[in-house]
Amino acid sequence: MRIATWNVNSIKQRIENLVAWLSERQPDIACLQETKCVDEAFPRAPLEALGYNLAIHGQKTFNGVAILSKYRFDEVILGLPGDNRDDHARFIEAVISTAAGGLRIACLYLPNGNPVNSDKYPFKISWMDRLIKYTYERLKLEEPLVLAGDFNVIPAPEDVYDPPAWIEDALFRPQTREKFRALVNLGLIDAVRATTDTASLYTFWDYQAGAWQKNNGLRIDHLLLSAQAADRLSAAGVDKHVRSWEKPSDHVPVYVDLDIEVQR
DNA sequence: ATGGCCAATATGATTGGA
Repeated sequence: MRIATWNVNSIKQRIENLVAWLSERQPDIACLQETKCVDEAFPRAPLEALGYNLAIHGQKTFNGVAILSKYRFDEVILGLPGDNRDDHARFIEAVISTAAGGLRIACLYLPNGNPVNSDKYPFKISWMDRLIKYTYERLKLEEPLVLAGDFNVIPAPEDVYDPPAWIEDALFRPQTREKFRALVNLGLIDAVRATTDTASLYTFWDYQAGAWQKNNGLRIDHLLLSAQAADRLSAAGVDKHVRSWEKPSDHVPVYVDLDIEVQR
């Protein structure tokens, strides 16, 4: 079972690259963020042609998340609980039946939070608090759980090309990393970090200032696994080469392989 | 963290992104 996450930065602009990458990497489940597309306009056909079921939660202009799955969804839940005033399409959750019981996938697009002196930063922090509470509740189920997405969090200095330059940024400032640690410390494993200690495994390079050419990247897209999922972790990786394709997203896909059989 | 971008909107300018 291969599970991947990719912030595509517009599903309409990225559909050709997405189809090419799905054909190449062959994920069973792919979590997408920043689809920037209302559900009625989502390009379903080319993805269904590859054999994927779709769970989508979009909105006009911004945000938008989706889960593609080769397996049938038992359940799909839209939105992160905890704030009725939050109308951003940033969270979608799906359950799939496996031989080991329910496999739960949460696809998330955590708020950026910049600039930090605006109301965007408290929104990010409260969103992280809600994610912590959600995860705390879900972990009680003691099932394989994967939190997959664009967390907009640089977990550690080795995950950014120039740590001092980023210390005040919403993605890296101490309070942000503290919240991320609180999340992970509930009992989650960072799949990429569990399989390698290589620095500079970036998942994002800004379109600006020649960031890609200079390898000025960030590691902000993550797959966090519950113990029941981590016990079955066999591999993790970052598809860096996708950033060099024509018309790239500024993020690249990240994936994990779990030894989980699915009931057809 | 900026020299340099990209996407969405009815836009020829602004907002959001990271």
